[in-house]
Amino acid sequence: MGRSPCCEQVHTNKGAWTREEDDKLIAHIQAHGEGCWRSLPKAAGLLRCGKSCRLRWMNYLRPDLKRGNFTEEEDKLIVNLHALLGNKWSVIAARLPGRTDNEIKNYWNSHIKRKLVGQGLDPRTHLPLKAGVRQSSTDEGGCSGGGGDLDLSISLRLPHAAANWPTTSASPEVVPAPPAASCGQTICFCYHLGFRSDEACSCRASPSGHSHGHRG
DNA sequence: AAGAGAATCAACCGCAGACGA
DNA sequence: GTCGTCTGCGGTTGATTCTCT
Repeated sequence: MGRSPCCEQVHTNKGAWTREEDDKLIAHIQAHGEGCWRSLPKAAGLLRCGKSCRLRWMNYLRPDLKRGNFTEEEDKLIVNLHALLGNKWSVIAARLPGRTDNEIKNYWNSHIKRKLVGQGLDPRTHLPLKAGVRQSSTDEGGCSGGGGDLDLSISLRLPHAAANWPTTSASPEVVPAPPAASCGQTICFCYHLGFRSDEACSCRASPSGHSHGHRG
């Protein structure tokens, strides 16, 4: 109940996709658009569940996917976004054109996580491992979601934060913050990123609401 | 050259929220 | 307001590839 029955069907294929299946899926989506994933497999002549089709399209077949190695800028961006958002891979992916949540998630787990650990940082909190896991009370109200004094903790409290922020082609939507985009003296990173809901923002510095005004 | 272990990545699973009847 | 369905997300797994001994 409540769960999609599509994946429970016994006559659906599982495992790696074949070239033929890919071609069918691409052809169908090019002809009809993404539309309803549940009905897509049948319409496209695929013995797959809609979920599987969607995943394949989103993570592998989409024409706008970048693929290839992550750049240094993307790497920094992921670290910064993760410091702010945690494991919100889809939100992070939305800020990295051509990258998928799955790709970023894998990259995080295989590369960045290890790199942070190698630097003596907790990949979950982005705090130094040996410095204790408790973050200061001042940080809890901040926008970074636990930055401490780390360089990679968004660095939004400094006037020159925008200068530190990777504003490369890999993140075209990241724009310098307007003056109003601040929580007191602390610049809310969410505003930079264009988040519309409070969900993505851990900023609690402004009880009367987000002074930076989430758009939407 | 072969085997073992590590690393990488595609795909699956289950859950939660959104949406419509 | 409730229930059922669908979509999307995050965590996890397993197969494949790479690297080291």
